[in-house]
Amino acid sequence: MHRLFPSLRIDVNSGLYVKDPESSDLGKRIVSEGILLIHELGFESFTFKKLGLKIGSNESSLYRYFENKHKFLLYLTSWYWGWMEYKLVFTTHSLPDPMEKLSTAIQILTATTEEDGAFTHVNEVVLNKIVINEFSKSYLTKEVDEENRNGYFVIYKRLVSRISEMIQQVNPDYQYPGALASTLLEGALHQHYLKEHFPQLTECGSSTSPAEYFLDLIQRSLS
Amino acid sequence: MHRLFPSLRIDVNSGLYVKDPESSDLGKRIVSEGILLIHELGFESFTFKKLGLKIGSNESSLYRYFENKHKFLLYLTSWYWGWMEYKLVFTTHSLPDPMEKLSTAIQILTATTEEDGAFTHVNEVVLNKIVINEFSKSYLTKEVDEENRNGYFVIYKRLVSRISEMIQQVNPDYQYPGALASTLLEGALHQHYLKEHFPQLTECGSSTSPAEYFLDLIQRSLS
DNA sequence: ACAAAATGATAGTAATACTATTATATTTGC
DNA sequence: GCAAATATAATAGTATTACTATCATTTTGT
Repeated sequence: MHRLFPSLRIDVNSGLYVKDPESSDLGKRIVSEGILLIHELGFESFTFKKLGLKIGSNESSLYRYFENKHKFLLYLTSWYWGWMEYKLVFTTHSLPDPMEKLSTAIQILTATTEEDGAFTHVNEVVLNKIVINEFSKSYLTKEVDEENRNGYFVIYKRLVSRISEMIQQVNPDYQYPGALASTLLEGALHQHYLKEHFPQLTECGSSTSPAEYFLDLIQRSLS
Repeated sequence: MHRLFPSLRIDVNSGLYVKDPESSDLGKRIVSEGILLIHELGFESFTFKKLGLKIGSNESSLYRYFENKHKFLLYLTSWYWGWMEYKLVFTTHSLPDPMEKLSTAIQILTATTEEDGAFTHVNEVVLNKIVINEFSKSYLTKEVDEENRNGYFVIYKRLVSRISEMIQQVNPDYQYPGALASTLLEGALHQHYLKEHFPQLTECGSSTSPAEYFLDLIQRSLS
């Protein structure tokens, strides 16, 4: 996929960074190594000091790119959803049949991320794992309403809207397209988490994928 | 409901506390006021020092009841799910029709909590709000597998199993009873969160409840 | 070559998340 | 009713976190 748009850039809300990390080598290293370190330590134990140490840079330098680790997480997850949106729009754009379009969308959104490499400094496979483990923490905060007003969640919201619209195209009479779309996005992350840590709670696992479950669920809901 | 079993006790895993908070006045105050303070400050800003101040007790005394605030959260959420399980089993026990049983279960699990007062020192309405906002943080950690092995999530898992079995009773051919049950429990919390903070992402709101959406979703899925 | 910008080094602060110790209440068992 | 046991309070102390501020050094663009 990366050969098609070599200069593609995902437009994350500029309030999420102090200085654009795409604008320098250090910024890119913060992002790429930050992804790996959050994955390794978990978000709670992750600190800028540790990241500075890992990339051989000074803690104070990292603060010139991101105000704090919460905004860093918002940046990474926004980037992830922007990347998903790009894949979704690109792949489904030319599909004429609404159900085929929606099915393709579900597959993209619920699949385990494979190597992509469109953005050399971002390891999308690890980023996907971070999103599964940490995305909820980015909005389950006391500051959510203000941050929402600041536009920090626009990409995610737009993505839910897109799915919602696809659902309406398939069945204009269905009463809960938004609820179903939001259940799909959030539920997909949840099923991936369960298959890793609570396998007894779901059929999703080695032989059945979250994609199959959600495809079935949505087909039944809209028929 | 509280008049039926005045001496009912919810059996939370004893590894979650150092000293049983039900065993003393101070313990009960830690729980009751702790619920209010977490709701007020959010889990990130909540500390034992602040709670000690609020209840006029010493920080060090709180540590004699709970190792840390993470275990305190696990205790509170376990208690909540135990309470939900009790309501669920009690209410659905005598229902002979599987679909009626499941529908009743869905209503209990997705409803907004109203005053109960079965347990005088626990404000279940506020606790329900805490669960919506903070439950995910209790398991989205690096320690989840060990804590799962310790049995800290048994009540929640048993609850998912119960729903899963109800689903199987309604439609034995349905392939994803566990996935659907876990989607329901987690999705219900999520829809409640969305209607509060991201109302544009869901139809659930003042005129439509999460209960209606999930009842419809599950009926469609199992027919 | 020079100024400006970026980065690094160091230091400092208030708060967090505890642990340890000792003192004072309170309860209970006889 | 009193001593012993238990519970709670008070105080102090530690390492870490999450920053901010200042100044030095390196890199860069023209």
